[in-house]
Amino acid sequence: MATGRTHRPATRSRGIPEATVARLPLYLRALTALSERSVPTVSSEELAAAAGVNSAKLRKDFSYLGSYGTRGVGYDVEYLVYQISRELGLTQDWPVVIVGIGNLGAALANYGGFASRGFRVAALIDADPAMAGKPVAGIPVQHTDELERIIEDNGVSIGVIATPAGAAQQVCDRLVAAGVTSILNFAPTVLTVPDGVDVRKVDLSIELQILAFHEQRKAGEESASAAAAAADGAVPAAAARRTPPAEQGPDGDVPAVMPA
Amino acid sequence: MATGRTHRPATRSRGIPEATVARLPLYLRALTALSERSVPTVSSEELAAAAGVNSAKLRKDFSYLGSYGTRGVGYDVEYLVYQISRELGLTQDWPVVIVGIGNLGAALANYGGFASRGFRVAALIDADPAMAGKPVAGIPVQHTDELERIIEDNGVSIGVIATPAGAAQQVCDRLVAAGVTSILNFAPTVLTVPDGVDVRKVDLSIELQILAFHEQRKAGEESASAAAAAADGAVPAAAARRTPPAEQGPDGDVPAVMPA
DNA sequence: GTATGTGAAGGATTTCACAGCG
DNA sequence: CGCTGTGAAATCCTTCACATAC
Repeated sequence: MATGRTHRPATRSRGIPEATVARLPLYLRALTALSERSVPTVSSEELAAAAGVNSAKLRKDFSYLGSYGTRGVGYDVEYLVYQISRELGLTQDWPVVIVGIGNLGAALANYGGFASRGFRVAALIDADPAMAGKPVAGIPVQHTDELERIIEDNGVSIGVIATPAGAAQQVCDRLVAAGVTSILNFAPTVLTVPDGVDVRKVDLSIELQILAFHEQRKAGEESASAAAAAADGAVPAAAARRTPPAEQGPDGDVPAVMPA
Repeated sequence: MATGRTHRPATRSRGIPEATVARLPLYLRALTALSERSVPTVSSEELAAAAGVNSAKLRKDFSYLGSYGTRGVGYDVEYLVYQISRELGLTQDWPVVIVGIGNLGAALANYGGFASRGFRVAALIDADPAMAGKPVAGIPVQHTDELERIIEDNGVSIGVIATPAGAAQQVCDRLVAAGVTSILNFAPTVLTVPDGVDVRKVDLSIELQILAFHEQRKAGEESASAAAAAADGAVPAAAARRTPPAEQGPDGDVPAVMPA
């Protein structure tokens, strides 16, 4: 069943590598902070430190966008903010719907990062009739029955799924059928979508499990290098040495955003 | 300041590549579902479909764990569940604390994925004195003052930060000083941590921005290939063709989990 | 002099394709 | 004969190191 299809390059988008795209938001955030402090220019070194990456990577990333820096000086903060925003498509306004207004959905609705730039919560949708009309984050919750109408009326192309796992695929199908082409999935399920629809997922338990793997490895090394310290129930001693920012979690993302 | 340090290989953990580690939880989830349906064995093809990856990748991933399959037959579901659980360190119990019990923190506390396997919410911590004692998800919230004591008493090595961005670094510092060596950060900030501490981050606005990038690109291609359709405010028409599972969001993670 | 921009080198990850075992 | 396990090829990503421009 089509596993060994010729398979398009999938990654790389009009020249900009996926790994770079995944870091642009980080740079943008650091730049926005600088902009608010009225800092006029930054060097790759400084900006890289603020974003938690190394400077060579940052320069390479920016080189895909064009030559926006000045040699011997650095980058103009405002100009870069604009260029990255434009590249990410944040100069336009993206209406998003959140489906599933439980604790998580409510948290997402209240999250300030939406309004920050480019995104607007167009509607909150929940299957529970008792929730209908109740305002969350100042927006009245609407019933799932309205889903298709809401999508179309608002021209929504990005949907956030925060439902229980069992409902996610069904919600996803309806979103896609109504015209949504990008989905952010918080439900712990693999979603099946048509060609041309992007899915990204955020999954607490996966992240925890990855941490547990490394945590276990640390414990193992401890008793290996330090010649079997206190046996099992040992409380890991806090390390002491400080170190500069350094890379972090799911940056170095190679998401394959599945243009399937 | 020390960006160009010699820098250890960073990735690859005792032979298992980071990219593989990031997928093990996906396989585990798919296998658990099969186990619950009492399916005795699966082929790499079937399991790959369920996990949303391709079968060659899955086989390669499993090859790092050892030879747990049977040629001509497939993999024993129960056995694989056990092996992956063990590899991920889920056969032991990891107490975690959640700091910042707002909407998001409450959502995380209520999330069933914790109890599922290996993780246990040892404590909920919040800076608001008014929250102290109030039960969330059946667990009483404790005040930040208690943080160090809680970490030590419970031997907590994994902390979840769900505070506002402004408080995250400070909370992080205290967690680390108290002995936490793995942090899952939901606050939109880059955390600075000492050597030996792992940080992973989950960031809604970054995910949305990545989706927006691809969404914008789709719109551009539309008017490029389909010879300039309706100009700007065009509501994207829903695609039609169905396709099999296919890769998804932040799987193909290359997280660099910063053993810094 | 200083910091960007970038070929080239070096790693890591994915995919191929098939040998080899049940 | 079917499906796993894996060298080898192909890709993608990161890092180096320096020419280049201000």
